[in-house]
Amino acid sequence: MLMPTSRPTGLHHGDLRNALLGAALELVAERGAQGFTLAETSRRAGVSVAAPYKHFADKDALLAELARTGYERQHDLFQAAMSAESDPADQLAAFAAAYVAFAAENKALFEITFAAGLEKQRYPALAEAGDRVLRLLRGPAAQLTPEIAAQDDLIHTIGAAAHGFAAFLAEGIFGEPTAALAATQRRARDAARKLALAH
Amino acid sequence: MLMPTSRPTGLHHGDLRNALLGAALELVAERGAQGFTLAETSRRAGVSVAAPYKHFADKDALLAELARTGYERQHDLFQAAMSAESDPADQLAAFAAAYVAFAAENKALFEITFAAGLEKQRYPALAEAGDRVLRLLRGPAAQLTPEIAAQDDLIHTIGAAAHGFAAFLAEGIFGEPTAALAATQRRARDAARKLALAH
DNA sequence: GTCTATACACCGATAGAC
DNA sequence: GTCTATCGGTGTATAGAC
Repeated sequence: MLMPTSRPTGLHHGDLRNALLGAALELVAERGAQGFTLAETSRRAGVSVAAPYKHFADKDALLAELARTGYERQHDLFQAAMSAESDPADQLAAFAAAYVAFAAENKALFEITFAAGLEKQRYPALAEAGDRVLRLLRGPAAQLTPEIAAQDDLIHTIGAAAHGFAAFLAEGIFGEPTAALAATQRRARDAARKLALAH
Repeated sequence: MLMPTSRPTGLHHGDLRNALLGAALELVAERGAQGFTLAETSRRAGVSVAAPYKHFADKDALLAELARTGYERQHDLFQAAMSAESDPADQLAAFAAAYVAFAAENKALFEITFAAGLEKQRYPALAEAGDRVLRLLRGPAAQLTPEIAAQDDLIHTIGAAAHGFAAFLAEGIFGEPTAALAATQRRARDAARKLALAH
């Protein structure tokens, strides 16, 4: 039977929204968060510069959505890593190691979630997703110390230490990131355990 | 005797180079490193957009010079903070606290030194200034452990922890930076001491 | 939902006058 | 050493056709 091989009503496939998110992530991976532009993203997705505005309010909205998925991925990865341990200090150590791995293996998402400079108050879903990640540390912290203030202190300390290792690794201070990943994870794990036990 | 009150040979005073550096720093403080432009910097310094090119090869060269002075300031501040302590673990703790203070009190410089995304190999003086800061930790580390590898490990661990606290503070994760500075310094100091003693 | 076309603004960098 | 003038490029966002 006769069938048009394609309907040129639009030049694009079914899910431009996701295609744009993917192209944007690639772009950030290549040029950094600051090199991200909607125009170049459109080009890479094979559409006009006007098309994205049917899916995102503006440039920042696309970036915020990317950051939100980044936090969700973090949440799932960290939760999985922590659930493999039973001792609370080991759980915090597993979190630190997983945080470092995320930074090395998802450099673009790591950069967006932390350093995209977007106003989280404008994107409640984003703020909530970020809080959810930090809340993962509450359980182990509560097992290690009864007072809320001390728990917050421990959570912040573990988070900061993990972030420091991740940032140094991503920045190349420890050498080529993929090569230095394992050693950096070991260090982060050790540091987190020491900080947890000496609370 | 007759003397012209000023020679309008150029519309600017004696030290445009420094005026440009100051204006650029202000601009970064207001709009972030990614909001820095040479054109706006020129406007703030009261000169044409062409003038800066007599003092800096290009946009990145100005930024690199700013980063270099940032590392120098860090070096002096950290050295002073550490010299006030005699115990090596206390020196490392003092470093961490001073690093946090630098981030809070020189947000623009902190951002430029760490996240400006400039290729340090293109600016040897910049790379050297950065290394000099890290080298400050060598002395105390050597007093705490004899093996070079363990010293490196300790230096990196202390540096990462300090950076994590500083980054979280600057990012507003602990609340308003100036308000949270003292508490964050306390935490960073504690964490550094624990990590140093449990090496 | 996507395109074409466009308005508008800004930037980096250079040429040539003084 | 600074200015004026300018080129070439890129970006955000919108209007209106289909």
